[in-house]
Amino acid sequence: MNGNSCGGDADNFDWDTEDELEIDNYAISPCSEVSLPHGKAVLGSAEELVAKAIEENGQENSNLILETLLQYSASSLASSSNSKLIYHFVGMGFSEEMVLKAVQENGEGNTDSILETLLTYSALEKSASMQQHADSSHCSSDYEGSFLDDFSDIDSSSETAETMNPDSDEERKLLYLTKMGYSKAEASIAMERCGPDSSIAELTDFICAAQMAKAADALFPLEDKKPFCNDSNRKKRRNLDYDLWKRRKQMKLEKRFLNEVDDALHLPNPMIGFGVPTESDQITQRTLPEAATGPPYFYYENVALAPKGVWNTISRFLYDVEPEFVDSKYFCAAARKRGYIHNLPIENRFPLLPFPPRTIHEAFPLTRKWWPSWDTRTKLNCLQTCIGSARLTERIRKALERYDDEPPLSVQKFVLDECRKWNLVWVGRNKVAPLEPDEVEMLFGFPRNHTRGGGISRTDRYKSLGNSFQVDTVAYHLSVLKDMFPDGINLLSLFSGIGGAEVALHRLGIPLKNVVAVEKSEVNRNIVRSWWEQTNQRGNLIDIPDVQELNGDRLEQLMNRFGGFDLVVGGSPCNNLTGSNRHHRDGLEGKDSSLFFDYCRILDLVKCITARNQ
DNA sequence: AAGACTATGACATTCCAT
DNA sequence: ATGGAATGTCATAGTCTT
Repeated sequence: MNGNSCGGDADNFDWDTEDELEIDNYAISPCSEVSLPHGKAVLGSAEELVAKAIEENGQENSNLILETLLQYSASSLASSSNSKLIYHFVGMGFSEEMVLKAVQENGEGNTDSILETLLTYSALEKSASMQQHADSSHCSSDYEGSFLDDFSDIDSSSETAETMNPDSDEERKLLYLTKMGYSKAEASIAMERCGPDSSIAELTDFICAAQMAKAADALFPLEDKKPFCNDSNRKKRRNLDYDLWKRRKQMKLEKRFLNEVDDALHLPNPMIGFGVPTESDQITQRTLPEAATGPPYFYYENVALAPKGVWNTISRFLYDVEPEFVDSKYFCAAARKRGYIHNLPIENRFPLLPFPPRTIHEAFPLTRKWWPSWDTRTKLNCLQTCIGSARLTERIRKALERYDDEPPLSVQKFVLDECRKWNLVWVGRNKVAPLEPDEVEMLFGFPRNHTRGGGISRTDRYKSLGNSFQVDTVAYHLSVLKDMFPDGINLLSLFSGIGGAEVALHRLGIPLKNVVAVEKSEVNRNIVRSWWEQTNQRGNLIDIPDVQELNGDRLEQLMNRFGGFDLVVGGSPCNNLTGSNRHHRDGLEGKDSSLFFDYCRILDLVKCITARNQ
């Protein structure tokens, strides 16, 4: 990467095609047998690209949206030859005729301007057809009809655009929008929501986004949850995927409409969820929403301190179950603030024994000798995927060596800040050090050397551990299963990592009958496989590298073989949610964290198949 | 080529004095 | 209540070393 790539030089950015793939998953892949995209279905996919771009950039910035679309186009073209050019654009939903014309105008080389031309064409076409529509009948179309449904308080009575006197800026815009073919009601709403200073581009963006959300509704009206469980054909499953996509879209829009008033969720203090073994405050009763009740039981985990609104979204997708926020500092010597959404009973939980060490001194007795009195830490902070550098510990040593006795407060503060930031412990006079991987294993409740050997680098050990569950915490929540499943359970473990859930269940003494573990990293799969063999498990361990592989067919096949899953566990990637990520803290829509929606998809499927088989 | 190493903020929440 | 300071965060990208 060149050194001056900061600022607006986005052209050098290596655009990943993930986003496009993601759209495919929601819109196209369910009917992936189709060899050539035709007609309406494909038109939808072009709209979805636009919707996706709007989602990424916000409706306010039409330039950015266009840029994103160009990037999509560029990235998907990157590896294709010119002969695929036409196919590519036809695949995006433009008519062949239109594409040929655009290619002719711009030349084959310039895909950016081809796309731009195409977008112009279709915008013109769209506004022409909408004009027709507006002229004929106003409220009969699905688009407008349902669009208005949400704003029935808006006066949509008279069509006064022609007689209006465009004195004010506002009236001028209104007139302009109605001339473009939008209804007066749509235009008024958009202007109200986007504010008085909004540009025409922003206003049209807004209206388009609202229309698309409604279009999805019109295409796939909400069915009862049950019907698509009745038969398992592809069409139904496709609806499920669409449903999911649509729900996401609506969430986004709703959020905008409600002006982000959904901050009702705040983290509890102390962060003990429904209760921890060491504190007296306990909640033993809760009522789950009906849609949330099992089978199967499910257990979802992610970072507590996610960007605003993320936990509301997660909760809503998981049947409106209230998250349980727990800090693992109540279970071990390191903090770990996490949110858990599950439908498990919360009575009669019990902890793993023996209790793990709960202070730094208990966990690392040898450090006590060197621990200065002015370092008052008793718990470590959250263990992450990276460790403090040798240069830092050297700086600390040099800063301290200059003083025979206690260093001045300013030096103490510097040292303490760094120790807290990097979880350093005292291993000698003036000498601090990061934790060793096996020390992290111990703090997290894994067996010693769980991640060691077998071709795993030290860096990878830290990384895998840093992304894992704290076993004692999770085991406490899962402990209620022990009496329910004395003969063992069938577990579906998504994003299983180094097997935190499996280890927790094993340590609880719950036999593992069949475990399907989905984990992308080969290193992690090896760790779990190796643990499985070392602990002489009697059951079957099936590992799957990619969540995408777990479609309805595969699930059905697996579930028929085992008789269904009793528990679905998953902690989806947090790297786009955590504050430690300086680069891509994109929220739930981020490249990795959006895999949360795969958790939902798969859980929904398991629920449906389970219900049908009963 | 793989692994080790290092520098790199932003942001939400909590704390605390006013 | 409120505003500013303090605190803390399942990370990434570039570079160096082996």
